[in-house]
Amino acid sequence: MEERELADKIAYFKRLSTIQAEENGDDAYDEEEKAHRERCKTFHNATSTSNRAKSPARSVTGSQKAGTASQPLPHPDGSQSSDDLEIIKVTPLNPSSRLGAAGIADKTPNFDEEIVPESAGPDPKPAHSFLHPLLRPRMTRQTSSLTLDNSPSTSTAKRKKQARLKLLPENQQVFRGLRFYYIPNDDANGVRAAQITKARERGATWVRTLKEATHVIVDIGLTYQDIKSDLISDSSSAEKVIVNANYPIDCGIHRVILDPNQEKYVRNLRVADTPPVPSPSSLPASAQASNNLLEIKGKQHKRPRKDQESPPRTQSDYGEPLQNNTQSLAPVTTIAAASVDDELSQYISLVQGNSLYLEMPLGEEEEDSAHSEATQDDEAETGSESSEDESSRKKKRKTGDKIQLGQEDTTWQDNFACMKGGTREGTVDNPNAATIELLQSMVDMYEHQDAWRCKSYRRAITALRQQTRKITTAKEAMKLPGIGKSLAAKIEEIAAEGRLRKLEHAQQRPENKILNLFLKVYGVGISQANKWVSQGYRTLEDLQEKAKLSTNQRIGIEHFEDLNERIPRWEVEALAAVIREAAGCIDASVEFIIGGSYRRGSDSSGDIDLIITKKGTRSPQDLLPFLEKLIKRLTNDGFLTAALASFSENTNKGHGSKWHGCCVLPETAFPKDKGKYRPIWRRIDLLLVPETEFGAALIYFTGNDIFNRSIRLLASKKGLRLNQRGLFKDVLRGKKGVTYTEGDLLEGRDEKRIFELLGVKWREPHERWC
DNA sequence: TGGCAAATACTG
DNA sequence: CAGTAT
DNA sequence: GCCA
Repeated sequence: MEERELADKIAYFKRLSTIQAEENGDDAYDEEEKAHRERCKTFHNATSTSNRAKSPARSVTGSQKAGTASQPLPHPDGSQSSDDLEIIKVTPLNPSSRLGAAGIADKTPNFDEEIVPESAGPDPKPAHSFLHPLLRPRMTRQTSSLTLDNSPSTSTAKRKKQARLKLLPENQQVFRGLRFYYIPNDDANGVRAAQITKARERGATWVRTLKEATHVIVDIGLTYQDIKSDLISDSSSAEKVIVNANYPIDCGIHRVILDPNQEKYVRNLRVADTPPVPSPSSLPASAQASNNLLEIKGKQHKRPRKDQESPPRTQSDYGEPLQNNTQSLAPVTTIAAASVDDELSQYISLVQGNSLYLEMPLGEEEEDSAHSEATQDDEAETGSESSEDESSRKKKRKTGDKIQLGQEDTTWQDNFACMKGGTREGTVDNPNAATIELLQSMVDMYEHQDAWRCKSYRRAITALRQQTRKITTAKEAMKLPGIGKSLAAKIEEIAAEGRLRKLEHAQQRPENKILNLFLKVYGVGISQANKWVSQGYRTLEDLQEKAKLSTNQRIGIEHFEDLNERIPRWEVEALAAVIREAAGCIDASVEFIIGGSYRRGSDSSGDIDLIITKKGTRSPQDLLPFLEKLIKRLTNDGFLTAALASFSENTNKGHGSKWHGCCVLPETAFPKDKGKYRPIWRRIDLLLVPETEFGAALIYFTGNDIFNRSIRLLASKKGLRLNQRGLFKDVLRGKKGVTYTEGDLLEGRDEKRIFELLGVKWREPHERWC
């Protein structure tokens, strides 16, 4: 995104270190501290972008997904349908995908005689007459043993080493006694297969006919239209619980039967519901709504969204199911919808490294949450334009906080604590503030050097921040999630001595300072910086004179100070206005949205992310000619001062085009009330986004990082995939392992729709500071 | 001991 | 392809 | 760095 998070510090740092790198070490350090302190308040949750090796991670993910999808369930060595055959062929070749699949379905890939002879609920009377002959014996066996096989097709197959269903511990079998019918009702799709397995592990029975079912689980993305025909075939369907696939997932996550009537589970699945089809001819209204500022060209298309938030009632009426009565079926308590509604928050906590189980004095916790609540309100006050759902949601949160989930105690009090990238402080009054600060310094030091270590420190900081008492001993510290031996010792040291020797030592070392200096040059990463340090270069001047630099690095050094300075909000706007004006002369129908921290409401940004889009575009390429013209023009104007990364027709296959460079605000655009004009080079990214991907891109380029990771994680937990192009229903790799679909696009153009499909409530951009 | 988010794009 | 960036 |  942007977030040259060290920016503030850098501002100080650079001035000193550039000139007096080695002497005055102490002073420099003090400055640094001061700056850091500043920054701490500003962004107390720095986002770090770690450039680690991507391939390993990627492959893991890939295999996991593939695994989930393809093989866990049907694993017959038998030979019924061609479908099975295909699947089987792949499986043995790909051990990693086995693991992955198991990992998703459950962490313990336990096979073989693992059958738990569960004795659960009512026996579904299989309607044998409806079944394919092959299935019958199977069904019979299943019903008697109550351990259903996952796949009809495996029925007659005598598997030698078949991954059998392993039921979870009883207390997790929230679906016990329930009978699920899926639409579509097969496990051909790996994601669904995994979902089915999961549901079964939690006690559900997968039934073949609608008739037997207590619950109808509809694939994400399907609407009432799609399922209508299935439903009318069974007269009793009106009494069944009809929910989308998010429902069992959420129940699983929370280990409790949730209210199935929540809007997010039934959206578009009821007769009255009209599937929200984002009008292809207009940009999503949500985009407009959230970018009120950039409307240079009138609001050409204003489509009042009626469907973007559920009517207030649906959120709170969990007491009175409209459709039928789940409670009677459910052996488990139904809990208030509100308590789990902010599911995304939980994922954020997760990604931040906080466990969902948090030990903490209860009374104080309330204070805490009340406090953060207040913060949130403040923010919402100023920054939000949507009114009613906003406030109703907040109310819900309030009540939600008190509710205890089974054994899980949700802790989202901190989720909004770190708003506004500029001003508010969240750490000041914290008893562990001092500790946090020193640890934060450690983070700063390791940044770019050891991303994982950084992450650990950050996680520790988050944990500390949530405490209401000062942690003084290692023993105490160790109890916190994410704090191990080493960190605990450091925490104790800080508490006892008020300082951290290791930190001071490291900070004193000139190589470190130099390294960190070099790392702040655009285009320089850890690798290059290390080389230079070991080659004996000590200052930026050294580099300029002696080192061999890439073009970008040269720019990075020449404009070191400018590029490391933060951009005040007004200037971001002014810069964007310049571009808009130029663009208006080229193609007036192109639209611009400023993303990044700006969109989240920050007072200042590290760079400018300008999303460029236009109605009717289906690929970034559609915008390329425009961008070329625009760039040429702006370059001639002297507005764009450097190109750091542009596009080259050839390299650029497939999607996504962007342009990275620098710009300066022309004096003519400089507001007089801002003092004296001084041209400062700014980093700017121009991002081409077709209308069809606009919503996904908006999410991606709005961030912040943690938020993005959380929401993507959430997506993947639901068997979906979210990236900058859209939300996809995951599909696995096909036969040869090579052919793999990337999944069906569920939604790409409408930001809010993506939230909906994910089953999480909408968050305004300014609520995405995590 | 390996893993920790992930996907893309550009440079050299 | 490695490195860097977003 | 932590954790499984």
